[in-house]
Amino acid sequence: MTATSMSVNIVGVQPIATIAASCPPLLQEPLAAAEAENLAAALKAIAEPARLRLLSLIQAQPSHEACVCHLTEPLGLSQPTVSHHLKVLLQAGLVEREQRGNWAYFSVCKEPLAALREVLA
Amino acid sequence: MTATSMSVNIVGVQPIATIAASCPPLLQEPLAAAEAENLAAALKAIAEPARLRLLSLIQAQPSHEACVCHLTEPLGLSQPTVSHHLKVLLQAGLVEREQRGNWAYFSVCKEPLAALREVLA
DNA sequence: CCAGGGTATCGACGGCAATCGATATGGCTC
DNA sequence: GAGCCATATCGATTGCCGTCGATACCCTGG
Repeated sequence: MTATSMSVNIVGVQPIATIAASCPPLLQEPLAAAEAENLAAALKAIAEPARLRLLSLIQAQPSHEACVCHLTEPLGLSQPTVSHHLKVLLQAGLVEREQRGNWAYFSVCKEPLAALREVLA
Repeated sequence: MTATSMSVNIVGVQPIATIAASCPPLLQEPLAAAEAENLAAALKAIAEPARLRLLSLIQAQPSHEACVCHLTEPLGLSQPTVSHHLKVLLQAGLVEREQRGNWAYFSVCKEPLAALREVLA
């Protein structure tokens, strides 16, 4: 794999917790241009129907975790598409990934969501 | 076709407060497809650097309001672009518009932001 | 009225992102 | 090692959105 093809899609993706921690509450003081871009990138990670449903579906499991094969059918999306969205959520720090055998189990991280809530204050 | 697909297209301009009120907290129960689309549309309204800065800049004014001509220069964007973003925020219910003479004064609505925060719980 | 300034809309362009099929990668079982 | 299953990546396509210049709209003052 070449570094170029990898880095293209990763541009602008930082863990949400980091971004939110570096931003003042939205209505407290004017956002700088760089802060606004980071915060917007963080919000874009969840501003997508499939990713919202992924977070919701994973958390709704009895064990609060799910593997890809359990998520494609309820979402009505192909396996590559689900994998793509999970990668975006993973890079944003919104989910954790744990490999167990052939299966990759994803679980929701609640802290970044709480951080985002605070920035919207 | 018909009113159904029409109303779907209008979903994107639905006030955030309405959308958030019709959604359960994200991690409480699985989001239906329609709920996820509505919520994503609401989040997209603020998942944009220029619009975040607009909210922040307007609120930062001493009178908590600003007209377009005061916003183009600090944002470094053209007047049509600023007007476009303000329209998006207006349709999302995130700002109010009051015409006074030649000038249109915009102010931030805090309730929709609070509603969004709750849905992220 | 008419002129001028503030704001909104239009049309076009460019870039990004969501989606899929095909395929590669990784890990288990026999 | 061979075959298989779950997942990740690749390449291509498509639709959406942010941006701008040009222009239309609206209000006020003369």
